[in-house]
Amino acid sequence: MATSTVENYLKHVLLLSEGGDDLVSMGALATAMEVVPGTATTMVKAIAGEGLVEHQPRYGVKLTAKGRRLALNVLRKHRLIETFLVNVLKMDWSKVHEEAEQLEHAISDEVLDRLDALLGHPTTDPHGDPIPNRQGRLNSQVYATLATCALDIPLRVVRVTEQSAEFLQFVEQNGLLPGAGIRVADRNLTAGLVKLKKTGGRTPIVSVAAAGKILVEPGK
Amino acid sequence: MATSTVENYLKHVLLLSEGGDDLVSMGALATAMEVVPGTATTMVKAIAGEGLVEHQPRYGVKLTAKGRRLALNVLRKHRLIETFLVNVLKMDWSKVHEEAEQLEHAISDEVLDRLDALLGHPTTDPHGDPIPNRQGRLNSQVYATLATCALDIPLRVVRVTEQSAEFLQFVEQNGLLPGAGIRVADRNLTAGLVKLKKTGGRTPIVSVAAAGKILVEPGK
DNA sequence: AGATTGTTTTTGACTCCTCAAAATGTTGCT
DNA sequence: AGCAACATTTTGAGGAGTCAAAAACAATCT
Ligand SMILES: [Mn+2]
Ligand SMILES: [Mn+2]
Ligand SMILES: [Mn+2]
Ligand SMILES: [Mn+2]
Repeated sequence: MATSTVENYLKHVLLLSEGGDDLVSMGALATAMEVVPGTATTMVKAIAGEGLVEHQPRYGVKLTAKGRRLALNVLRKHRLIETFLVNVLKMDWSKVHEEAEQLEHAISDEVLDRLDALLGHPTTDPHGDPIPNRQGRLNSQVYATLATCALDIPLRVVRVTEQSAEFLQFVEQNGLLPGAGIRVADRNLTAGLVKLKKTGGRTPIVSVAAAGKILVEPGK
Repeated sequence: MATSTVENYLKHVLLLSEGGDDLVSMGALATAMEVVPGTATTMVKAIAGEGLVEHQPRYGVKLTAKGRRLALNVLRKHRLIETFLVNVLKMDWSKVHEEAEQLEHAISDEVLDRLDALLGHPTTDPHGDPIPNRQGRLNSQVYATLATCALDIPLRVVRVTEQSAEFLQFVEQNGLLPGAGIRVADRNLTAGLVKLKKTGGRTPIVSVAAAGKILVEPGK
């Protein structure tokens, strides 16, 4: 059985290769894992020896089919646990990521299935992140962000792609939770600011950097 | 923060000193932890250095106040998680011990409190084991067992003191779950057998060894 | 008291994961 | 082509937890 360290490496390789399926660099992986680059190299060589990743020395790393299966199972656990903590235990959506980071390695597949049923087989977690299904199918739809979408058309927030508690609290304070209706009133790239208009009247202003982490779809 | 290995050592010292509060022997601790005796000695010296236990070389080990607080918190997590898995997720009572063995180290105090509230602040887990309260108070009442109680008086099963899945399934098959009404019809020490009589008619026969693990109180 | 038995401790070695710092390779720039 | 900047790998070391086997000790029996 893979240790929780190995599970974390695999999960981060998966997350870092979302979208483009090219190689993940050692530097990016080391940063994500919060270790020095040499440690990442050592571990990648070790898990490559177990057939979980393919290592192109000096260029990067990618998951094998076996590694991907494992990584998707960990990600499914993570996101279902987050959903449970918010929907059933009513925890703050800004704090569940840290919890799930631990629990994802402790929970069995049987408990996972029962949680999934209890929650009604959800397809996204509280942050709008898609939950891989039992078969390991991950719905990786590409969305526009508040930094790139067209101005003045009705939108709906579908996902927030950052897990830090501070950022999530900021998002909540400005009423930009997944599901919120919104439109972009103005965008000033030189000033780095995006002016929003909520259905209901509020007009929050966020930085372009923050706007790029809020994914939207055309909405009622 | 204590590692999960340390948490397990502390929990087992607590469990092995239930009742009498004298020293726990290295041999008993090593067996419980499923390590060789030398490993237990090494670990006990290490956690003694952190002020979690007091080590009487050559005689045994006992918890300090600090170690006891930690151990009780782990035990509380273990038993509340078991209760959650059975009462909410409807898992088999014979399988939840293994699950809780992992989850007890991954769950935060905040999730613990919310689980406790969701479950309605239970005082015992599915096996009848008492759940320490938030203040670390553990109700260690001493009960009679089916191997020692008086014959032919009405009894109620209150606790089963063994966690192996096989034994718990055996108990369930014979309708001896906590709460079951029962009386001892006959006890033959030489043959090592105990004949029971259930309210409802069934008359299961169990070994004296098994009977000693089923705790009862005088009951309707 | 002396010998035997069983328990505990010590010692040396190993796995897993990590870091610091030096060595090496790659890329882009002049 | 030569050099600088940056990323990656290698090397040596250490902490946590474990085992096997030898040494030390305690308890018990003659
Ligand atoms: Mn998360
Ligand atoms: Mn999430
Ligand atoms: Mn248990
Ligand atoms: Mn229990």
